[in-house]
Amino acid sequence: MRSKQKNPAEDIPGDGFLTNIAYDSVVFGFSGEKLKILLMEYHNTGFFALPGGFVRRNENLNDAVRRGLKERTGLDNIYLEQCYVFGDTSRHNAQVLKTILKANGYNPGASHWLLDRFITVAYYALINYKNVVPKPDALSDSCTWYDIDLLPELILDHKDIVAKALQTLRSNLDQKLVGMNLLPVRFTMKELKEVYESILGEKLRRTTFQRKMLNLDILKRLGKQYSGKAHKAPYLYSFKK
Amino acid sequence: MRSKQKNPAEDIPGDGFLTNIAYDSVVFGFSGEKLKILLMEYHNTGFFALPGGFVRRNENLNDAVRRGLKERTGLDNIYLEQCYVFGDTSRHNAQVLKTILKANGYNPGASHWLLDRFITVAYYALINYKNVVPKPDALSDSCTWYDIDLLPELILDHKDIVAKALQTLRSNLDQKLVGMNLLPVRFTMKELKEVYESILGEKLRRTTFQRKMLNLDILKRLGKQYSGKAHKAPYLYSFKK
DNA sequence: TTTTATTGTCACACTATGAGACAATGATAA
DNA sequence: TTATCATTGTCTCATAGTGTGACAATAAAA
Repeated sequence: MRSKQKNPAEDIPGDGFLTNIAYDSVVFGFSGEKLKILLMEYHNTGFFALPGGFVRRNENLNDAVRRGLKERTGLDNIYLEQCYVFGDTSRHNAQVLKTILKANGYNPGASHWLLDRFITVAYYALINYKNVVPKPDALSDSCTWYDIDLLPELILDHKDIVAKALQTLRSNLDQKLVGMNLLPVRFTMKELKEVYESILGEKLRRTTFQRKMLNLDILKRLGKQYSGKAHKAPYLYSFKK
Repeated sequence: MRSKQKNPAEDIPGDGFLTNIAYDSVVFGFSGEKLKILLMEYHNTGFFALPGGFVRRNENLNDAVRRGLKERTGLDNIYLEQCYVFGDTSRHNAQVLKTILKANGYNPGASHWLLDRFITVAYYALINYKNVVPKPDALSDSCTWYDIDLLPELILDHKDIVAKALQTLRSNLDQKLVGMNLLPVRFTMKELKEVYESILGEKLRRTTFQRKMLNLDILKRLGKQYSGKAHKAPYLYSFKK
C-alpha cells in the first residue's frame, strides 16, 4: 500500500505506477528466540497486511521492492528473494481496498486503479532484527514484528503468501547463508542452531548441527562468550568473508 | 504474443487483458537425444521468441499460461512451474513490438497497450515431445523445437529467461519427477539417464544412476526391450502410480 | 562357436549423518 | 578449597548414500 499525494479519487490510470501489478514482502527477522515477520495495521480498519507496494513506471521491479523495504526498515542492501507470483482472480477484493481508503478519508471512484485487480509478486527478505525500528506508512497505524506462529488474521491471500515464503526459505536453507542475514556479526553456535530450528519448525541435534556447520568452512571462530551463567562459555563465530 | 481480433490499432486499455503484465513459457521436450525448447518465429521479421501471452481480466494467471500452452501444443494437464519474474525497465522495447505488429499489417498508435512496458512471469513446462505437433499463432510463421544449446538469437531478454528456466529445472531435478513428464510411458534406464544428462549438461555414471533410481522406489520394471542390436536387451520401466 | 556391445549387479572405499558418550569449562553452592 | 551443575566441544560407532571399478549375463552378428 502506498500513500497518495494529491486528490486520491483521481482516476489517472496507474498514477505513475504500473497497473495490475503489485508486490508483497515477507520480512523475516530473528528476535533471539523466535522467527518473526513484519506486519502493517491499517488505520481504523483492524486490517493486517504484509508490507507491499507498487512499481513506478520507470523503476525495476526488484528496485521497487527495495525502495519499499528501505521506507519501512531504513535498511539498504537487504537480502531479498523472489518467491512466487499470486495471480488468481479470487485474490481480487475491491471492498477491502475501498475500506482502507475510506478509513483514511479517501473516496475513490469505482474505476480507480487501486480497486482494480492486482497480480502480486511475493518476496521474502532477511534482516537483522536488532538493526531495525520499523516505520508504518501513511495509511498504517503500525509496522511491527509478529511471531511467525502467532499471526493475526491477514487480508486477501496474505496468509498464503506467508506460508509460501516460509516454505521457500526452508527449501533454500541449505543452499544460502541464511544465518548471515538474520544474526548479528558475532554469534554462538547455539544461536545459529536456533535460527535454523525456528525456520524449520523442528529441533535439530546439537552435535550433528555443530559438525555440519564447522565442516562447511564458512565460520570464523573468535573469542569466547562469558555469560555469567554456571557452565562452559561458548565460542563466538562470525561468517568468513 | 497474441493475435488481435478486430481493429489492432485501437487504444482500448488492455483490450480485455491485464496491462503491464505478460507471461513467457520455456517448454522443454526430450527428442530421445537432445533437450529442446519451443520457439516462435514472427512473420517477416526474423525475430525468434518464447511462446508467451497475456492474462485475461477474469482469468487466473496460471490458467492463462495453460491456455497458451494448449493453443500451441494441444495438450492439457501440462507439468508447469513458475520460475522467475523479469521486471527490469531495460526489457521494455516498444520498437520490437512495433516491428512485429507492422510486419503483420497492424499500425498501433504510440500509446497502444502492446507497446507499453511489461513485467513478465516466466514459467517452464515439461511435455512429451512425441505427443506434440506445435502450432504457430496468428503472428508467427512457425512454432518449432530447437536444441537447447543451438538457439537462434532471441528478442528482448528471452535468452535470460531460458537460462533461468534451465537453472530452475536443474535445481528441481532431484525433488520432482522430471522424467515422468519428458518421457513416454515406457522407457529404458538409459533413456532416463539421458534425460538427466541433457538437463544437467554433463555425463552421469551409469551404475550410480541406476542404483539411485531403483532405490527411489518410483519405477516399475516391465518386460525387456529387444533392439535388434548385438547386446543385452535392457528392461523397460514405467513410473509407479 | 566366438566375438561384440551393452546391461544388471556387486564389492570396496569414502563421505555424510543419526545417536550417544564423555571430558572440559565457568559459575555457584557447600 | 572443593563439589556440583548446566552447557559446550569433540569423539566414537553404526548406518546410509555415493564414486569407482569389476564382472557376469545377454542378444545378435561374425
